This record gives sequence, structure tokens and C-alpha cells, in this order.
Amino acid sequence: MKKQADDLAAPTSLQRGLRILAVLGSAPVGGMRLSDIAEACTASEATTHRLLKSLIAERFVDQTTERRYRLSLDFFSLAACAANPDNLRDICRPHLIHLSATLNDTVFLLVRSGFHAVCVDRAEGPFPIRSFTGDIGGRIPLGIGQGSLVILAFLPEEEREEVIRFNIPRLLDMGAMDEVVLRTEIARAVAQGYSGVETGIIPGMTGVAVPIFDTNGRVVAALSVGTLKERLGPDRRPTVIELLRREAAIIGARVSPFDPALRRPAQYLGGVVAPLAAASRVTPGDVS
Amino acid sequence: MKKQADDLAAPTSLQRGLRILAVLGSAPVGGMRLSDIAEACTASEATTHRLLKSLIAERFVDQTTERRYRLSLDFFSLAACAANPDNLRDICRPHLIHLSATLNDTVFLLVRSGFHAVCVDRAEGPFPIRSFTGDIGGRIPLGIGQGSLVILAFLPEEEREEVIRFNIPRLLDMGAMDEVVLRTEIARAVAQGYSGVETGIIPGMTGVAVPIFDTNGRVVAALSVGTLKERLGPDRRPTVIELLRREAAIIGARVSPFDPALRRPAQYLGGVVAPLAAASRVTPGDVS
DNA sequence: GAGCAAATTCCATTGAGTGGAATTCTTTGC
DNA sequence: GCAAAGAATTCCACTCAATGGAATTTGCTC
Repeated sequence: MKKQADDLAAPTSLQRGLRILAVLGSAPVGGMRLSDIAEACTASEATTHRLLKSLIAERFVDQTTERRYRLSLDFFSLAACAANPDNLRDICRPHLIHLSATLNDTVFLLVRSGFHAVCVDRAEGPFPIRSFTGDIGGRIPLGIGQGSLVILAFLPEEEREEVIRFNIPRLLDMGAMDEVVLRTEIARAVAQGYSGVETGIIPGMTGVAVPIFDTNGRVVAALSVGTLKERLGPDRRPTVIELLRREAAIIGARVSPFDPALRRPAQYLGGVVAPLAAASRVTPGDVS
Repeated sequence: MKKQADDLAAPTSLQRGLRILAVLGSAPVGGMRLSDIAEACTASEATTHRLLKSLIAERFVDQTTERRYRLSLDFFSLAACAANPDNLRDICRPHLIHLSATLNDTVFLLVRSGFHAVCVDRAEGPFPIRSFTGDIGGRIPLGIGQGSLVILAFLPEEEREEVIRFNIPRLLDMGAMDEVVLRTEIARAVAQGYSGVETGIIPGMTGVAVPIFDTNGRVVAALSVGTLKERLGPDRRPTVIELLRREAAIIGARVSPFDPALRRPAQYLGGVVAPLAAASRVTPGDVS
């Protein structure tokens, strides 16, 4: 198909550069070598090298000694600005902290992004927790894990079916669940208003999650608690769910997908993190 | 100067695209309009529009309704892979959690990146804390705030002087401190082995930070506690510092700037987050 | 220290990137 | 509800920046 060919070949040099970033995203700790990057991008080494120079010039990529390349911390820092869609993260932070302090468990904020859920924030309890989404920034197909599943469950039917169709192969690949189990769990989540799947994929762990609806009534996110199985027994469970629900309701009331008030000409340079380009333009020598 | 002109003009289209990302990084919550982006990048609207299309195709940028553009969550998710230089974040997480649970306060992990310190992780105490670096991903010039200052203080002299020369204008701009205060604080931090600056910039708040040295004896990061002033009085302070020191020592012993063992051919696709490009290549329709 | 492999630079060719202009879509004011 | 203004998007011919093969340099290995 031509369409697919279009996708695979990156016609623009910008896209080639962005794919280098994507490839570097899954690089091992030490970074990647030029030849490996070039191969992964199916581009010549000369081209890859030149693109990398641009990426380095804009501070998106670091070159370590050892002739290896990796994503830079500045890049991380820039992208952190993207973690706050519709102000969700800022709105939720105090609630996450409050919940985590109350429950003494780890609480996650998951936000939908296309066919995935992304962990946008978390407030840790007193011990490390293994979760599907992994850490902040972690992505997981919609349907795997409580938070992710509860978002899927409350999507409008048409969208939900589209996501299921798209994600089923992934779920199977990951050995998470088949379509029957998924649909059962979705039905249960809808009926209960929360999700408490026990996939058993992470042994000894469990969790519950509730959806967050924006002021239009659309699911945009989920609040999720992950903990040890013994900490979600019949005694604690109902209370935990009730507390999550309460916070989710408060949060949802403050989330509108687009606030017309924001149309005023904004101060683009007022953010915490200055644009990378601006920073890179100034070199130490320039200081008089 | 020609050199500066080179910096300002973005000759390659990749760099133009990256600058769009940088500009979008400081966009307000609602996103930015095409014309504003074009102006901020000093590029024509036609070019900006075409570049944005590529950025969207690679899922680095979202176009909201309302004809606005913003950084995507996938972009955030990709960049999260960059937050773990030399495995620092993974190594530190359990220690952060342990400290935060022990002290009942918020603990930050700051890593040096050029002339800045970047907050790479944090474990929250039971109430929200205002800090210089802001949240995860926040950047601050080296010298402002305890963690940032303690990194600066323990840099090798030559590097330290370079950073000071570069950052002084910033510190003055931010009203943080002048050179005399900075050098006094640095000397004190070196003498004490920790930093406990009281800039008074964030009223009622204070903190202490200790450096983390890698196995080569170079400062690479700092552990920092931020809390209310009354929680760091003469009674608690020495204990807090001692606890931080102990964890920092354990961490440092595990951090080597480059581990030759990692040279083995790595499995680049084994990460939590698949490369964006790969994800974007698959469309719902492709599922058979 | 020689030999090898990887990274970096060079350069002539070519087609992708560019911005002005035309078109389409939105919003606003009356 | 209509018209005019303002954005966003598309088009297109020209041009210069991107390309990849080849040459050079660097760094690693034995």
C-alpha cells in the first residue's frame, strides 16, 4: 500500500530527526552509537550524523564521551511542560498528596492519550510499588491495569469499540487478557463505577481506580491506587474507593477541556522552563 | 558577530522544528495559535504550518480543537525516558521513598545539566511544597536553592567558576542573590558538606541538601529536603542532614558515569515506552 | 604500534524546503 | 443573518539546503 509506504519513509528531514529522538528514547542507559541509530532509522550514517549535530545544537541530545548519544536532560525538562494538559496535573497534585497521605499508599494520575494511558503524576506511599504504567511518563495501552481500564470503560461506545479493536492485539501480546476478559471487566467497571481488576500479572499487587469526568461528562483521566493485595481486603476496599470517588468528583468539576477565558493573549515566556532554543543561544563567552 | 547570527538563524529545517517544540514548551494551557508560533520562531506561517504537520504526524504535537497547538502527552512520555541518566533515577527511587517516609517531608533528586539543575524525581511528604525547581522536570540555574547550590559548590574549581560567571546575571535577574552572597554560601556548603541556604525567596520554607558523588568523586546530583522552616530547627536539622548523607553515600557508590559492561549490544526495543514513530506507523485500520 | 572499525567530514547532485500569493475556513461586528 | 476581517491552510515555481557515496580522521583492540 502506498499509504503505509508513506508512513515508513520519513519524507521530511524534520521527521527523520524526530525519529532519531524516538529511537533514542528506547536506548539503553549508556546511550547509542551512531551506526545503531542510523540502522534503526534506516538512514545513512552521514545523514544521521548531521541530524544529530542539529539535535545537539538545540540541546535535545547529549553526546557522551565514549562516542555515544542519548536524550538530554534539557529535552526531558522541556517535555515536562507537556505533562499538564488542560491544567489537569496542577489541579490534581494536592488531591494526590492528600490521598496518598490519608491512605498511606501510592496514588497515580493517568491521562488518556489516544489509545494509551499516560502516567502524569503520582504520590508515593512509604514503599516502592510496581505498576503497569511504571513511573511518571509511563505509557500503557488502554485496558491494561485498573486506571487504564476504567478510562476505557467510560469512553463513549463508539470510541471504546475503536480502542478495543486497536488494542486487543497488544493486550494479547502482553499476555494481559483476551477480549472476553476485557469486555467482562469493562462491564463490571461500568456497573460498579470503578475498576479493581486482578490480572495477577504483578504478583501480590492489586489496586482500584475511578474515572475523572470533565465538566462535559467525558472521561479524561483516572485516579488509581496501587498497593499490596492484603491492603485492599474487604475492610479497607470500600473506604478507599469512596475516598477516591470523592476526590475525583472535586477534580472533575474543575476540568473543562477548553476554557475560553484563556484566549487572552498569553505571556508565552512566563513559564518555569525557558525555551531550550533561547538558552542555547547564549554561550558563556557572551557574558560581559 | 557571525557566530551569534549563526545561532539565531536556524539554518536546518530540523532546527526550525525543534524550536517550535521549544516555543510550545512555554505555551499557556490552552495551547498556541499558528500565527503566534510563527512569530515566536521568526518563520513564515506557511513554513511553520508545514513543520507543525510533521510534528503532528510524528505525534510530538497535538492540535486541539480551537485551532491551537500544544506539546503532546506522547512527547512527554518519550522524554520521560531521558530522565534516567546513568541510571540515577532508578538507583535513587527507593532511597527517596525511604527518606520521605522517614522524615515525613518532601525529598527531591536534582541532577546537573550544564548550567542548570534539573529535578528528576521527588517523593512527596504529606503536604504540597513550593520549591525552586518546581515539579519534576523543573530547571533552575545552578546556585539557586539548596540542591542546586550544593552541586555548584562541589564542582571542580574551574568548572565552578565558569558556571558562576555564566549564571550570575541570571541570579541577579531573579533577585535571588548577588555574587558575594553566592560565594559565601558556596564556601559554607563546602565547609559543612551540605547546603542550607535561607534565601527567604519562598516565605516560610527552607531546606537542606547534600551532594551525591559518583565513583570518580565528581558531583553529579543532590538530595534535597524541602519543608517548613519550623520543621528544620536545631533539633531535627542535624538528624535530617545525617540521614541524607547516609543515603547519598550509598547512592554514590552505585553511580559510575559510564559502565563499560553496558557496551554489549543492547536490546533497544525492550523499554517500557515504545518509540513514538513505531506507534504512529500503526493505524486502527491496519488491525485485521 | 599496526590494523581495524567506527565516526566524522567533504562534495557534487538533486529534490525537498521555502515564502509569496491564492484559497478556504472562522470569527466578529453590525 | 450577512459581510468583512482575520486566521489557517494549500499551492507552486524557484532555489538552496539535504543527501549519500567516498575520503579522511579518530579511537579502540590485540
